[in-house]
Amino acid sequence: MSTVFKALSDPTRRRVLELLRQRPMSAGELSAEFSVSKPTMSAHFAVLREANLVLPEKVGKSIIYHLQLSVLEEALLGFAQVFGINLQSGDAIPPHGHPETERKR
Amino acid sequence: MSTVFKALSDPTRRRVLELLRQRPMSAGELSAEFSVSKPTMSAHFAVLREANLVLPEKVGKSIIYHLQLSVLEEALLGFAQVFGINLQSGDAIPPHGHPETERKR
DNA sequence: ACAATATTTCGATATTTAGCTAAATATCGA
DNA sequence: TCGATATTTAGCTAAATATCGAAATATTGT
Repeated sequence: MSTVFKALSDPTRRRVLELLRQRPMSAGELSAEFSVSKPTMSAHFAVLREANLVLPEKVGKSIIYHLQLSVLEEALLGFAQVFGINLQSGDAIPPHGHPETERKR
Repeated sequence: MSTVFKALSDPTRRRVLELLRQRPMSAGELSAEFSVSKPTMSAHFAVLREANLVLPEKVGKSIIYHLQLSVLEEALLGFAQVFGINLQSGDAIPPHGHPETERKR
């Protein structure tokens, strides 16, 4: 859980996930989208791998990264449910209701 | 966005939010639930305030923290929607569909 | 085997973060 | 105003993170 949120806390890594949503891409392809060095990107990939948000596939000289959408989904789902957040309606189940501020019905 | 995920990346802070889901609580009350010093907790509160995930209310000697569920909700909602994640059904809209792995229909 | 390509690992540095104790600030009640 | 209580700020250390250039590793094509 912490590893997923830690991974998501960096804008570069969030953007990587967003790019991978469109199609799997190699490390080099992804690196080309950013203005940081390849070793730095490699470190970001390692964080994403650690959180199981991406899966590397060796293809020839390249490593193709695949988004693991289900992992992202389950992390968000699990967390949101603790807070009664329903991301469909955009509404949360009221926590408990403060008697003082509760509306009459 | 980054500030929210950064705030959520620490287990102590996630637990604070979870406690505040039940009812607003003072800094001292919250601190009592954890085995770290009060100044350390104060720093965690500052991170949560910075992300607007909690709102401080001065009441006498105490500061009562209120969960800003709507902020958490909108951050999660906004992020999930980029990925087509519907946290209700727990299912995502397929990103694009790999021809090779796509099932016949 | 060699050269080229793709990616990661290594080693260094700079920044950030989490944690502590001690001190400062603010508020209340006597 | 004084003393007690609640919280934050200041100053610090240790650990984690982000970044780089250079070197190492793996793979392909000649």
